[in-house]
Amino acid sequence: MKTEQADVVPSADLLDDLHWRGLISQTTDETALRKSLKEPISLYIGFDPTAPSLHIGNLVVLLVLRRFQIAGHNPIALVGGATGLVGDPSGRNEDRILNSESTVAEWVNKYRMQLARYLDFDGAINPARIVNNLDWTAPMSAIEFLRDIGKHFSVNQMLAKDSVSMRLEGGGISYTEFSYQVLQSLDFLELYRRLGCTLQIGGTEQWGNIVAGLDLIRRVESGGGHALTVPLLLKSDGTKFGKTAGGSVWLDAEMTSPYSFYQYWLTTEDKDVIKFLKVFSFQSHEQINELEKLHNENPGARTAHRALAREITILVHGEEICDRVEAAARALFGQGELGELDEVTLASALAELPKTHIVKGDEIPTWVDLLHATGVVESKSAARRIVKESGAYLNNAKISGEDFRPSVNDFFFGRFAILRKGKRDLAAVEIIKKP
RNA sequence: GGCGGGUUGCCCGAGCGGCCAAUGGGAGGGGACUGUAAAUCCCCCGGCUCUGCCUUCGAAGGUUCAAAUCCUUCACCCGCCA
Repeated sequence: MKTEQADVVPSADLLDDLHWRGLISQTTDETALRKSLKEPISLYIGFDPTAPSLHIGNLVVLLVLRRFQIAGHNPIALVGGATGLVGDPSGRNEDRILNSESTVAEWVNKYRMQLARYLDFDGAINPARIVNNLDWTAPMSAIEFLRDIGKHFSVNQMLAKDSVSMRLEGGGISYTEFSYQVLQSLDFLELYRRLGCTLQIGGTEQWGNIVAGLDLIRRVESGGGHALTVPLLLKSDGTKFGKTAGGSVWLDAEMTSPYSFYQYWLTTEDKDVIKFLKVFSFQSHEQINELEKLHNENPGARTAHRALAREITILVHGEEICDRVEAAARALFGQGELGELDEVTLASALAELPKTHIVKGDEIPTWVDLLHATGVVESKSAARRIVKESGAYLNNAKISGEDFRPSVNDFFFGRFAILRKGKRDLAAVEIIKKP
């Protein structure tokens, strides 16, 4: 993805900007870091493949990397093909279940593709790079590892790390995960040697690992570098950001539909919306301040929410998809009658929803069976409960009776019907011709 | 290696032979009020072909008319001792 050159701000402002956005938790010697940022530096963030897709929690740090690139620095996104096989103990109270090598390799590829979207690889001055730590870890023998790298680590210090000591007090730690900090340190050292990388960024829980890397660089290369951690983003109710009942909000459209993705941002609590804009948006301070003003004047208009949802959805899924998803939301949540929508508009709005289909001429199943078929509820019992609790709608009209069955007339253009569960959970039913 | 304690539904955590699909809290869901927000109040929360049936209380066996509850073995966790 190309970044507009017009967006480039002088690097001297970068740290101030990050502070303003609430994106700095801790740094090593900020004065020195500020000074070094006057010249372009190389910096990296690592992403261990722990799932088939990145999620919006990963996006927080990833966008910090992007901000550094826009400011003229050289970003390196590291995919943990090696570290993902070992498992980071940080912030966990028990050992991870090891994934197979083939699974991790597959996830590495998916991560690469996704990461590429948020960085600029074409710029002549500071193109981004994506690296995989398996490239320098796999060829290394156990003896080399122990003699050349292990020798520089003091077990005493390793034990003192939060990520380890918490485990010693709790459920214990395997030698595998205990070694994780050594691998991550090796990464920093390698990138320092190969690409002159002098800054590593990560979540707060990465502090120990990053600092261990700095120690290693100092010992082996007598070099210096910096660490910067980004705070864990919390919602105002204290819960982790980016989780829904169904799990994480993924960047992969197959795992979290663009419609759900947009809705996640749109339904952000009022208290959090400005905070999230600061973290995720690339708009200027003035623009965000203006949105804050509008929001405070008339929260019901949800101007800030819409701006947030739109910007992030465009960033992740592109403008075209965002337009479609917005149009769908407008049509489905609008005040107008569903029956007034033309067929094309309705069809494209419904395309964004979870759906099921029935064959023309077949008996139409009950509302309960239809809803269950769309996957919006986990079981038919749950669907029945919704009807009983009067949260069931067909085409935005409340229905009752567990055995309620839509009729052919309920289908717009003889094709579409809309199921709704509660206030905002929509699903579509389409009648299709016999195959 | 020895002794003791534990393993319960999405999570925490009661139950300790029948009244148990299993108390309570959290999370989650529905309703009312709103703005596809929050707070608040009410309700729900294993599944199904639903006045009944089926599957759950670490795993596998066993005792019993009847087990999450008793017995045996196994696995994992946590203490104390060596």
